[in-house]
Amino acid sequence: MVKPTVHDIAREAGVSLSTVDRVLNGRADVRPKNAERVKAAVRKLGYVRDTNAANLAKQRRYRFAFVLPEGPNHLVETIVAAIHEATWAQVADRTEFRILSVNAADPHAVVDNLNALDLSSLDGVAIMVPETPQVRDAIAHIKSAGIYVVALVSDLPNSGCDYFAGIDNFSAGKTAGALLGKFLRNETGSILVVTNSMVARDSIERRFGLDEVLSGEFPHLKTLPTIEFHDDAERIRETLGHAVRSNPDLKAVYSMGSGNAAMLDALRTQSGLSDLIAIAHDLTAVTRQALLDGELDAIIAQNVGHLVRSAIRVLRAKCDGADIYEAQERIRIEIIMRENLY
Amino acid sequence: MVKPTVHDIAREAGVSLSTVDRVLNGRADVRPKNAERVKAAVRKLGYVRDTNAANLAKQRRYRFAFVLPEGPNHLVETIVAAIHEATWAQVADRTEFRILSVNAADPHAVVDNLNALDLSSLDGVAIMVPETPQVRDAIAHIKSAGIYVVALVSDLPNSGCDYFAGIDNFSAGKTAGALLGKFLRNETGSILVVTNSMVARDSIERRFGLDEVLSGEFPHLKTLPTIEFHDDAERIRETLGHAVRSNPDLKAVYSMGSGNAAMLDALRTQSGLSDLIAIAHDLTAVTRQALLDGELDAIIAQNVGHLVRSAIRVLRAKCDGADIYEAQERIRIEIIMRENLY
DNA sequence: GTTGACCAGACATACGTATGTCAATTACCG
DNA sequence: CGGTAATTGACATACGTATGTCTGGTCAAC
Repeated sequence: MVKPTVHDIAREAGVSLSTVDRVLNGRADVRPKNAERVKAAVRKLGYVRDTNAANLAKQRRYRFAFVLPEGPNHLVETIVAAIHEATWAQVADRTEFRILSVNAADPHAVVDNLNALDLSSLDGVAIMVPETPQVRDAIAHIKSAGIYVVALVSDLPNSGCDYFAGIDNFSAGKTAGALLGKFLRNETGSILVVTNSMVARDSIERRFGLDEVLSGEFPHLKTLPTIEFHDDAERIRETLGHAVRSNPDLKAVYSMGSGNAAMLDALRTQSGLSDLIAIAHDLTAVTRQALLDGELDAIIAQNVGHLVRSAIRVLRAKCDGADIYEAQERIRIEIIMRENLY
Repeated sequence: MVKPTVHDIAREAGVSLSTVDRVLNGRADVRPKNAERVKAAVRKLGYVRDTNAANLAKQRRYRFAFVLPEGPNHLVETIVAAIHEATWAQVADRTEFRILSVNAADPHAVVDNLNALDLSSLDGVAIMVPETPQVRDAIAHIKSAGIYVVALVSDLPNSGCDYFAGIDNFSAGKTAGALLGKFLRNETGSILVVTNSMVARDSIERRFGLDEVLSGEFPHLKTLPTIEFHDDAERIRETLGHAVRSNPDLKAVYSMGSGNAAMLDALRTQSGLSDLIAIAHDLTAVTRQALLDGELDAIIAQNVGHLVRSAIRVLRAKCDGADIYEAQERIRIEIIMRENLY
């Protein structure tokens, strides 16, 4: 009934502890016949290695780095906060972190930073930058050093990452579309879509998802072309004003990502916009307050704390060669309103 | 830079390992002066006990029991599945579970089962039953044996539990109300509220939350009295039909908890109800399918996998006398539509 | 000055695994 | 058959913590 140990395996297989160890850890110099007996014993007794004891013996340390975009970004700030929050819980688990800020807008700077990582002192990296050919190469280099890589928030589908921790942005866009459609059922009108930049793949995917749902299920609603405002508060205010004037049937605004603050600011200072439906992405200090103030009707978010913890767990599992507990790691697309705000 | 161990503490404090141990584990026979020196050293070096090593040395086993309502209940079934799933995961190492099914509708049966627990072979219990005076007493008895108790799904606020793992049902009701209000903005009409039973405090709290939001923010919507149908599919079908006929302005149905299947069945077989807004609680096989089929517009749910893992982590933390990682343990009120279904 | 209570320290052993050394056995080749 | 290489076993030590035993010291009360 008790958990079998390597000793039990050795006894059952009729070999020595050393041989069991050699088999279990894939070392050389074991006769196939004995290896098979050991494996049979493992199966028969249902042995599972005690990772904690193993880590203790090995003096295992998990050394991870987070590579995040620098600059003022509310989402990144909440991610950093989540990392720091996880730190104290993880020291006890022999895990340590490094946070690296890179100028995500400059591919060369990103690559320089990635290449400057001291690979010999790292076991895994979580990366949140847009995918470019240079980034792909840098990741290939990191991986060739035997370091595990997970993409964070925004997927790097062509870079051979070991995992993607984040939401499916296409579905997130669809969710926004469905919400808008249901909020505006029985109404016709148009929807303004804004974002900071459409080069980030998140925004592109969200826009696709939005359009698919709206055109498919809510054809009475029309989406206007995406307005990009590149960190320029003045521009969004101006553009928003213009859009309102030229679209008297405007019913809703959908902010697809970074730049929520500027959008909210514009909404607030323009008159006659207060009865627009407004949906934004990401739960940050700014959007939270807007939700409480009734300026936003709903937020589409991913749970950043969960995201960070998940990335850490996945990196550890990869290092241990262990399975990933999918159900636990799935990052959900959350719909947050004032009433279920946490 | 490396993690300090008890040896470092002993050296720093100028005492022996034994004394450090006596202080750390709250044993007697330590002069206050020395105890203080040890504590100072702990603070200075930032020592945190390596729980894994400690558990190894102690041969620690965590023995937990789940007390769940018996009978056909989709939510409970998903909880049981989540417990079994957790068994294979990291959260559950050195942990063994017992699942106890009780007839939650019969307070005496519940208490008999609680009293029949072998307290000497238990470290913690997670309980999901309605609170009655008898249950309160039984829990007091369990706690007096030094066993930790967490309330699951439905709070037991007067029973001195160590923790409540679940959502705030008042807020869940408010969330449903807000969703209904926004789905039906610019419309007047009435909303049908159904549940299996209003004795469960969940339903009562949800109803309060619903009413508060609707009457406060959406006064154009009227809620009808709650219909209870006590596991009687025939009854709900009949009552629903009657409600529809006598309320021609019916716009939505809100199912507050168990009994979703019967409600959906009734919705399906009655004619002319297909354009009602329908919101239900709990993501189960039944509600999931209804969401996919478009019969439900949204589901208010708690992540059952998270709920179970959280209860386990909290029980373990209590047993270890460790802190609870609040941000991780908060169970969120999820809004699930077809597009963000997982 | 002896007794006993209290307090401290030294030391050993254990948990399950990893990893090393070294000698002993076995298999294979010619 | 001998010789060599491949394989194996026995044993020791370690990781950080828990826990026991045994010895020795201090201090107050008798």
